[in-house]
Amino acid sequence: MNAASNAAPDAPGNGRAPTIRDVARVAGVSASAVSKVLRDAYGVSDDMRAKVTFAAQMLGYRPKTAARALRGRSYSIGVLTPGLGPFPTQIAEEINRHFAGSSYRTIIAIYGGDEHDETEGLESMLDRNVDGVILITPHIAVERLERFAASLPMVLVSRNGRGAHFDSVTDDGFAGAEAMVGHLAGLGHRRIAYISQSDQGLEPPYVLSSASREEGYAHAMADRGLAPWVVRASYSEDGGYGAACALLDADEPPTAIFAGADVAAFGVMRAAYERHVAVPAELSVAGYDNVFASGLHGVDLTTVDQASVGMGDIAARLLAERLDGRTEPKYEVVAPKLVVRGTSVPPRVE
Amino acid sequence: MNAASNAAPDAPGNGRAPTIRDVARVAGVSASAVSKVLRDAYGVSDDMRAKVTFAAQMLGYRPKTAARALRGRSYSIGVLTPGLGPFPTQIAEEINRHFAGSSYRTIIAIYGGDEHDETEGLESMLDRNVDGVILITPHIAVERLERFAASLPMVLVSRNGRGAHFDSVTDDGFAGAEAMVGHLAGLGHRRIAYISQSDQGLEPPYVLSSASREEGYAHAMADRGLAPWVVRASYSEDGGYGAACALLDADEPPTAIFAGADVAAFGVMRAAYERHVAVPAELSVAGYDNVFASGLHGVDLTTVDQASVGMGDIAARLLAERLDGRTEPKYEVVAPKLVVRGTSVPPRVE
DNA sequence: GTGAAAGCGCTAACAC
DNA sequence: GTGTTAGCGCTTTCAC
Repeated sequence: MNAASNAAPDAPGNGRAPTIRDVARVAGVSASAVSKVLRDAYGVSDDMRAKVTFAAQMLGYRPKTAARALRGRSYSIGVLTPGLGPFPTQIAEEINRHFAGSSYRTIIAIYGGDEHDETEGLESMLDRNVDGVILITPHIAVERLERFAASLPMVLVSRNGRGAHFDSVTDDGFAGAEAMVGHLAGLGHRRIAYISQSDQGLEPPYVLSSASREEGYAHAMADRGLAPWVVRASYSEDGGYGAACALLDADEPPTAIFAGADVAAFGVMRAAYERHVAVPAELSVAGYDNVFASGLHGVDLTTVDQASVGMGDIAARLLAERLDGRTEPKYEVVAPKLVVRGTSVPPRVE
Repeated sequence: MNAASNAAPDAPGNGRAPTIRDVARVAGVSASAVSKVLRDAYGVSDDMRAKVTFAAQMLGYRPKTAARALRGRSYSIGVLTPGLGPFPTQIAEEINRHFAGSSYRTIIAIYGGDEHDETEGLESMLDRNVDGVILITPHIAVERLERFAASLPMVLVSRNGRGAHFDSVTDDGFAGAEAMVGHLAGLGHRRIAYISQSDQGLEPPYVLSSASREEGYAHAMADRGLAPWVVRASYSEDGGYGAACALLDADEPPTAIFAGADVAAFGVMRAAYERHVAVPAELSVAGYDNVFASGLHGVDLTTVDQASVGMGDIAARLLAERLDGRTEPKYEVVAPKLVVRGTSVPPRVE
């Protein structure tokens, strides 16, 4: 038989799950002693530890999180994400991996898109007594975040601006977009359009990293004496498709389209294909995020990589530090890097 | 100002969060009365309901899940997934959407790959008192699943075999693979290789849907008098790449490669590209799952669609029924459908 | 170093 | 219909 060896026996024995009192009875000690051993609290003899550990093992005892949470910690950390797209998914997996070996468990909840929904998500994590929370691309106003963070360890991912009570980790969207414009302009493009997400209504400097990309684009264009050309769309395949259609129908269409997210760039490519505009010969396309699909042969999208630098690892480390008692805020900015692939080439001479 | 309107006021007032007793005091009633109103329990007057609702609203009261869980339900349902790949992600999002309007909250935990790790994940959900659990492609032995399911509403996704205490929803992997072989053979292919995942060690009929794909392939090949040609690899881009390399190095390489997962098919395409084997002219490629990237222009992979039929919705509905008291097991099998795209064409005449 | 007692916030009997 | 009481399983003073 190939049954996996596992410490706790399968059978709960009688009916209900064993409690700390059952362990205490078997070990011949008090319940509070068991509690102390289980939490590595100070002041237990080696003998006591051995007896309790043995009894717990024998009974297949597992502490109830709900009961612990009522007095102490829940040993759960919450990850809030607006969805399970490629970027948040990578972050979440890194966080999960980081805490996997610890006594904390990671629970992921999907909430977002707007402040109201995300606030509900955050409160629902609080209801569940999480010991800390990591928010991916949060749209919540900074004052409200500060209020929550005052009593709950919190780390933000992909949002700019230094917090008083929370930590942040974000990529330098401004620099990433600048680098892409530099690349495209260096190839000789002058009509470089940018597809941006609709305004999030967040007050500077606490904008999402994706918003600072637009600033980087505008700045880089102005630097080179080029006219910025921004069109707004949601960051989805359809959003990119619609924006590209509008762009390509212009009298003088752009020679390069830079989408603020890879997934929107995919829509751009579909629009170009349908209109018989050859990519990259007639139109260069670039994205941002370097999602898995972008690297696929056949897609081969020029983009900016922010995820692979391990923002999830950093976020997890920051939260772990807070769980250990740190209270001064930290703000970490990681450098994105340009990934030049096949969809960007010099424009055709006109 | 554009602050979102939200029911509960922001400020907790004084220090700690309001409890049911605070609400009771403000409303001028007893704590148990408040509890009843909050849970829509039987036997409360309209007047009482109004007073309590008002007081709760005013105080921004939110029930503590930990405390509720200690006595009754936790209003949390757990989703266990081996990772956040395209398929489980879609399932999880559907489940999340399904419960979003209810009083239940969905929490996702990543565990898996082997029985030991997944069992730990399942127990950790139990520790957290979830009211029900949905397991995506679980590798846990059926006896153990039954034992857990005896006291916890449980739904399995993508695993074959009817349970006594749990529900299942799975696609008909056998039929899906058969259909693909039919398509490929219909085009004229005779040397059709199949890339399968390593054996999971699960006892029939309780195998993962992906395992029944291999049976479907073998059956369909035999039906047509063709020799099955199976190579094992992990379902990843690298796994598919390695398997394809071995296949393409054969004296008489296959004219079509059918990978049991799209992501492996991507690796096949990379291997073909590196060896200057033209797809589809010299090699047809097919996958299974119809993930987002497969539909991208530039990838255009022929595949089998199982996810879009809403297995997540079905799983959520099944769990909701159990939460409402159903105990007879249900087993739902959804029909996969062939998606013919650009990577499959007739073989070159030899 | 160890145990007894109180209580976290809520729900579930049971009286009234 | 409403309030009182007890207690879920654990942690935490505080005696000893």
